[in-house]
Amino acid sequence: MSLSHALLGLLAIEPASGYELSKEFERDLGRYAWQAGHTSVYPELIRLAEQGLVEVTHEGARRSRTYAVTDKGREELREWLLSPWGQGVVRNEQVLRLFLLEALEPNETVTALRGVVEHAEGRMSELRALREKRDVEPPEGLDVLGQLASEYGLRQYQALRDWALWAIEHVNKRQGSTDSGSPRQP
Amino acid sequence: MSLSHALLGLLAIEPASGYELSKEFERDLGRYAWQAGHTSVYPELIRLAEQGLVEVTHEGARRSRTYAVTDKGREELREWLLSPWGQGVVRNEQVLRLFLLEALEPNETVTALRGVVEHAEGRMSELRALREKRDVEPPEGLDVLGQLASEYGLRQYQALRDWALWAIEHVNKRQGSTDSGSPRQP
DNA sequence: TATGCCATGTAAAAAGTTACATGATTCC
DNA sequence: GGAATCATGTAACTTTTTACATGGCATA
Repeated sequence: MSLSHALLGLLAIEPASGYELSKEFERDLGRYAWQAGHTSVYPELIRLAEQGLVEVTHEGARRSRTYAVTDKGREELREWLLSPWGQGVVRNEQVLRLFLLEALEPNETVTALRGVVEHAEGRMSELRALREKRDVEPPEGLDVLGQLASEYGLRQYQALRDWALWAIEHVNKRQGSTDSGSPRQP
Repeated sequence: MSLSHALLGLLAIEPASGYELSKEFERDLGRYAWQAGHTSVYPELIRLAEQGLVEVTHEGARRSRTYAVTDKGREELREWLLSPWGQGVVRNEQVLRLFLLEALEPNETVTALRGVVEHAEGRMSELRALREKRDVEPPEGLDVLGQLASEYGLRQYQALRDWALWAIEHVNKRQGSTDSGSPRQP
């Protein structure tokens, strides 16, 4: 199960509470890599602790418990990270939508693809803004993902936008000019 | 649930049997967008048929049943495809690994990133070869995904490769030269 | 006639989601 | 004192995976 590895990885980067880990799964990590709700995280932390892969290192205010990986956990994580690239779990609802867009009428496909372009560009400027802000106030807490993740996201959305633009051309070409909009705005 | 939409979408592109649909979930679709085993597909087709979203249009050899979307199913699909871009399910084991690479020692991180570059380049040439082959013998069967998907995949892997190269530089820079390999091979 | 792929399923177990629940601390 | 957020959990339900099972057709 990848949730356990995600937890081991996050805790290896920095010890954290279940609450903090859950937040991380809603931010960058959840957006690009792996989602998990707090109702999965807490029981899983308990299981990992039972297996000796993590341990509680600190109990703080509001009953909070800070976990850290043990040596055994770090070894397990290392093996997983260095294991050869197999097929792994892939599940992405938005990419699924992209792939099925062809089931629509061609002009609706193009409309949807234009939506993709806009969405991607919106996310790109968000990420750029975030990166600039990061240069001013350096990261804190469980934000170690920030630099690699935001760069990855930026390039990801760039590729998505370019692909969508290409796909619009492709669909139009295949179709003659059944297109609803104006062809190429200079 | 996205599995139902995936099935509606595939069947809207072209009627198919559960077997053919399952194969598609193991190819392009499973690699980039959504995985599903045949043990999920068959029961789901039955549920969709009960709801009147798909129907059996043909029974062929070896007890095979060809399904097609109904008008109701097509409408359901259309609504889903044209609905606004929300957060959707995201789960990608390999991307998760990328994000957690920092938990390794810096030189191991770089080693792993070099593996990513190689993997991405390998997949890219596979996809290019496939695309050239496609130009000779045109697609057949449930391969309508082929053109958009292979282009998407290509750009995806290109972005991944470029990101990994950038990340190697980034990690090295942050680290001084604790790197194990030779820096920049011309 | 045996091997391999086509083609479909069931049942149990594991994983993940949704709904519900509750106490602690801070900030207004 | 009340609202918001921190922080953790349980239980029921849904979805997915794993293991098992079986018959049909082609071809060597």
